[in-house]
Amino acid sequence: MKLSPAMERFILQWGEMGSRWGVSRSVAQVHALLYLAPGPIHADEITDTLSIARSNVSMCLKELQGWGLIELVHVMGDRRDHFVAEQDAWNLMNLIAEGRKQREIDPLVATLARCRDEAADDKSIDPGVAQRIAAMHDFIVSMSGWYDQVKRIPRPVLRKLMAMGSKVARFVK
Amino acid sequence: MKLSPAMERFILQWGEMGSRWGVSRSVAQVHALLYLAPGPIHADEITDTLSIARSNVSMCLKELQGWGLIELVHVMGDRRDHFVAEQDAWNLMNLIAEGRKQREIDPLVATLARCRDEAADDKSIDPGVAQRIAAMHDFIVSMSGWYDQVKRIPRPVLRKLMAMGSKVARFVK
DNA sequence: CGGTTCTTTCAGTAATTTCTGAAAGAAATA
DNA sequence: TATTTCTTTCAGAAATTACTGAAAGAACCG
Repeated sequence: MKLSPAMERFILQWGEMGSRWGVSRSVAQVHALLYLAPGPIHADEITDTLSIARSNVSMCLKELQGWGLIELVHVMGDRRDHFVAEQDAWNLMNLIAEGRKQREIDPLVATLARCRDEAADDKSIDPGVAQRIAAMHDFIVSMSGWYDQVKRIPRPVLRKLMAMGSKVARFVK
Repeated sequence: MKLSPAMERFILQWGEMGSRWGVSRSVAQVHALLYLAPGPIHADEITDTLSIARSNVSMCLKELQGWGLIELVHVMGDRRDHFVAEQDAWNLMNLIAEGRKQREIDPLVATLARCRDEAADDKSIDPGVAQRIAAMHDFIVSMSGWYDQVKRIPRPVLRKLMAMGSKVARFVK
């Protein structure tokens, strides 16, 4: 695919962003390309467009499928696998948030709970230390629970709540 | 400092978490140690406790100061610099969010705006592509603006709002 | 079935990031 | 001012992560 300057800049920036957040640059670039692409594209086209190895494209596609960010589709009369990306930014964010929560936050919470329990049992530990471990655990559990609640709010309602910004504070006294 | 098993586990896990989110493992470990520490500690103590090079500790401390996560303090009768970490998890999250917004989100938005304008001027670009670039830009601007609003809500109010979870949706009709 | 097309795996290489140790710098002390 | 103590810098080493190319695997086709 021929990339216009705007598309190229978008893809490079998306790759850069990914690598700052712990996602490999090429995974993020493949994702950006699929997000922008006007229709389903196949692996060889990604290889040519981004100048990365075919095998690497295969790995990136697999990872993106694992996150639910892209979907494998078939194009009539073409035997090759094609891919399309989730086009809605809000869904995109949810998928990423959900994935990171499951892969990173949930195990973190489990370990923190274990630390907290170990600290509680350990007579030699400073009480303040035990208290801080518990505080961090509780904070993350509370953020995590809040997210679980919020993600169930219907999209239009959420949009309105967001548009209210800090005005939601009015409803608390 | 002698680390109890709970502290050690906490620090290792924190380091692991950091490295998954684009923060170097030792920066995150130093932060965890300072978060747990019952009082101000100096660089040599960090070196000994975490078994990393003195010079590396110096770099990590500098970075953490840059994020506002730790503070340099002095201990009476000791010429060495000592450090303490922000102890409140909520403040911690704000500092991280603020830092990442400034360093990563704001430049991202600037680039996306540029892509959007380039795409708008480019006659040869697919209209759908231009539209998706704009949509992503707008989404991130809107999330970012929401964050700017929310961070101004007083802590106790925010706590109540969070405790309400999805019940905040009631206020929208 | 043999041939063709497309996809995946994986060992090795390349690139990047992180960390170290030596040396210089800075600040206090005598 | 010389000496000691503490901190920082930075070039290179080490470790980690990402990527490639060759080969195997899978699916289809005639």
